[in-house]
Amino acid sequence: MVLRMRTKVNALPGCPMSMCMDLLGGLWTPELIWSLSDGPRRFSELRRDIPAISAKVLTSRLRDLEARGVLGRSVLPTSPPTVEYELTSLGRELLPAIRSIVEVGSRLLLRDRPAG
Amino acid sequence: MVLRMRTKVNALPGCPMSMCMDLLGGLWTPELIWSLSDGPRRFSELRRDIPAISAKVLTSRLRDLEARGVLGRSVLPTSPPTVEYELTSLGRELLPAIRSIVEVGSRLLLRDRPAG
DNA sequence: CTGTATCCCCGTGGATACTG
DNA sequence: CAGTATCCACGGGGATACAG
Repeated sequence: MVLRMRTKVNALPGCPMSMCMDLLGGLWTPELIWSLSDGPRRFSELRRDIPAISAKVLTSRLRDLEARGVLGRSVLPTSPPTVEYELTSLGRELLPAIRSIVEVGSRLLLRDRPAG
Repeated sequence: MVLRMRTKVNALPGCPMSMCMDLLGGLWTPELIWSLSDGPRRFSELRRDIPAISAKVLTSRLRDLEARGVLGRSVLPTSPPTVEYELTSLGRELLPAIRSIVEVGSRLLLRDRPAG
């Protein structure tokens, strides 16, 4: 049921396209950022948003995007621990690109199934 | 000198995002489509546009995108053979997403180097 | 709940040599 | 010019088990 498509994107370093694709290019990265666009979300919520993602990859993406300044991580002093992730202003700058991708995809869906 | 960044993108099948990312997600795919946005280009021109791409991968992308209806291939009856690739209407529908990616990337570049 | 550590698979791309 | 064929290495991701 899970589509295991593997793709890779690349771009010349220092050019506009790679600036953006370097941030969006990881497995599940666009979905992850998209899930955070509505506001802060917790680890387990993200897993539910994207059921096909493994804990390992989710952690990996989260750490990576945090290191790149795309999202912030805050640990709430509860028991058991609660961790919230939310987009930074840098992360929010990526949303127009993702939105455009979704829009184009929607148009392609209509194209494929004009009557469906 | 060549950046060998490897990334993978994924998306749930049948959703708008994957409709678009399935088409953009391959290594060098956005650059390739972007190179074709100005008009038809030949194999060797594409290699010059994207020096870091290998012939194998370029061929692979070209065949794949042709099969998906993103671009068309025409062999001109010259000697030696001339082959031209150009975006189809489907391929042109992807351009807004790529343009948005480039715009966001440009903004990120300015953000990183506000003074140049 | 929020992760980390380990092992292993295998897809994907590079290099090289060759072809019509 | 425009590819194809072959071999190989790499490294990312899945599964599983474990931890604070």
